Amino acid sequence: MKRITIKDLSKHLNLSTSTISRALLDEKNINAETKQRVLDAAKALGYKPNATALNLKTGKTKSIGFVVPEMVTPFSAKVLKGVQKVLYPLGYKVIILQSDEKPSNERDNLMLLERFNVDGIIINLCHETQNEELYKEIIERGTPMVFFDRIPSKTLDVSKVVVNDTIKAALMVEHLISVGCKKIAHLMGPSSVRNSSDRANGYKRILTKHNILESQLIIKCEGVSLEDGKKAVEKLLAKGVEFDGIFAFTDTLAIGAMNHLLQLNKRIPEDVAIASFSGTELSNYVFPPLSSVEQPLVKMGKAAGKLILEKIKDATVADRTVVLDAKLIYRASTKGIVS
Amino acid sequence: MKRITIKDLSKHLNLSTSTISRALLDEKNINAETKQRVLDAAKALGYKPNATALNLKTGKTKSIGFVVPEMVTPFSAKVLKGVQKVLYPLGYKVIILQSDEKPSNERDNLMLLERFNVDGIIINLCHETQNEELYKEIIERGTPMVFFDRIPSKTLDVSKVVVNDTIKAALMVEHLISVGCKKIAHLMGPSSVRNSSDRANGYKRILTKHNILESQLIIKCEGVSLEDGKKAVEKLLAKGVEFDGIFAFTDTLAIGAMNHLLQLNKRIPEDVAIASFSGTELSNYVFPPLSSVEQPLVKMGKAAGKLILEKIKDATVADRTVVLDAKLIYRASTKGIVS
DNA sequence: ATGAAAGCGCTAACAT
DNA sequence: ATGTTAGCGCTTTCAT
Repeated sequence: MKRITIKDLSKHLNLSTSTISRALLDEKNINAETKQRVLDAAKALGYKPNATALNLKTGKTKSIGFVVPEMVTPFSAKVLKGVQKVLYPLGYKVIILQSDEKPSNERDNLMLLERFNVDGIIINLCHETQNEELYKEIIERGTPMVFFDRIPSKTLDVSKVVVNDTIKAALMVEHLISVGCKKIAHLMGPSSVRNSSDRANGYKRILTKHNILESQLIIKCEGVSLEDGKKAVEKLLAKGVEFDGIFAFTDTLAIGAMNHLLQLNKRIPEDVAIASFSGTELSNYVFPPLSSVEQPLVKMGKAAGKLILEKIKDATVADRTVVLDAKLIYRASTKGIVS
Repeated sequence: MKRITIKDLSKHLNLSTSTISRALLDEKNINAETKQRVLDAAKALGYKPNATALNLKTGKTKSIGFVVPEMVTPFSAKVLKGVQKVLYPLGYKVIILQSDEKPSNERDNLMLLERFNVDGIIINLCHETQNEELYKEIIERGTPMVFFDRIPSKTLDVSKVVVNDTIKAALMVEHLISVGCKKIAHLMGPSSVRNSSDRANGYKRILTKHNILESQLIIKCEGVSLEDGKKAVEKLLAKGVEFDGIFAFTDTLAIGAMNHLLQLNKRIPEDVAIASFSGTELSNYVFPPLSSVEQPLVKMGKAAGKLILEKIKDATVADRTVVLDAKLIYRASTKGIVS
């Protein structure tokens, strides 16, 4: 069951290992016939190249790390698909690690990847992360990083892929207004996540424009779980804030809010219309299906993959920010409630 | 930005590379003081071992492949958590690949992993997979495999982790009966998946026992998507089959069915009680929350991780089957509808 | 307790 | 067009 190496082939064919090697990859400097003989023998004996050996030579592992805060929602999975689409054809492996929204896990994951010698790291941050110092160190030590979705604060200049959050949030809130909502609450994401304020700003801009912004309509959530969405609704109710529409930072928050409202016998969208920001299947998994700003997640992954390849090829290329365009999808949760 | 190697350390300290190596790992055959000096220098210069080099020596890559049919539901993510819990502390990397329910992708993924020289493969099959021959070849070529959830047919003897499907399915159907259901439909999984018939058998056993089994109550689904669940309900309705309960092969099928029923203004659970087989968050994401047989997914991953470690350590150990116990969780979708 | 040297599988100068 | 050799970073005999 021992693995066949080029040495075995060389013995078998009475050729030097370098000839074997050349036959296996060189186009020229190799006799066509010899090449064929080698190829045939390789197939016959079941030769498989040993990636490890090559790695040792090149100093590259041909693998990149993919770190995500969670894998419970399909968000990361979709981005991953894009990443793989770009990297697999080039022979890269993708090592996936999840941080469970814990900055300490994120730290461990990054250090693990550095130990593994990955050629690059693509990462979506935990909220509440405080590892900016570490990112900087890793990049300085020579492992390129690309960020997507949740990116580090402005002070750290890096390559990243994001979506035009503010404007799309604004458009979705406009939609809520267009279907008849007068009092739109916003379930705002954790303040530790950059997107939170971007999306909140889009929301505020529109409500201000229509002169219906009230500070108590905005609920800051601690996380983005269903539970957080439920809690937000409870807070609104406890404060006696009236609302006929909800714009949520993520689909999970929206779903948590919606399920709680359904529990209280509210009708969606008749009593409360709900819209969110997302891009995953989840908005279709619930009833009624959620209107949402769909982020082009697969594209996001592809963009991240390309950015990291750039960096791997030439560590000195300037950092770039790719801004992708999100799409508004209207579903039953906001359907024509105009009275 | 060049990486520090033991050679650098050896030069720096005027010691041979072998002494450095020993200091870094040997317990004995090394002067305590020398050892300390090496360790200090390693830290000071920022030495990180190069895993690749070691791999080349040992022939092991210290990485295992994890192949799943999909990552849209949190199913795989939870199992993965268990796998990582077992493997990370031992320094193993986990390379995750998804097959998108396409046997041809599954093939590609497996061949990719073989090329990557992974030390072992943990896999959950696609439905409709026809790659049994390939599994056999891979195992014979020396890469151990462990299967979980969707396992190969009886003819291929392998190490695997499963759940006591039949008995738990039976118990869940008993529950449906106990809350008042008289006509329980079964959304059966694709026949290409072993579990399908196991769970269906549990269902049949109970309906037979209560003498309420009717063949037209069983709908064979082509896949396990929401859409498949919806189609199944449509079929039942089209055939004019009356039903007041549904037992679904997976939570996705159940959710697809439920959403469609809600669309038709049916009340859950009053008109139709619904239960499923699962183990993911999804059953809690919907409204009303779904009663379901919760598989111990993290445990499943841990078991798979342990099995693969066994195989890696000693390729000749006998194949084992680990059967885990699933738990019945009753939620609102089946709550007390007894009239 | 330490050093010298071989070797893991492969590629790429450098011969020939 | 083919062969020889060195070397990637590390561990591990085998000497000393």
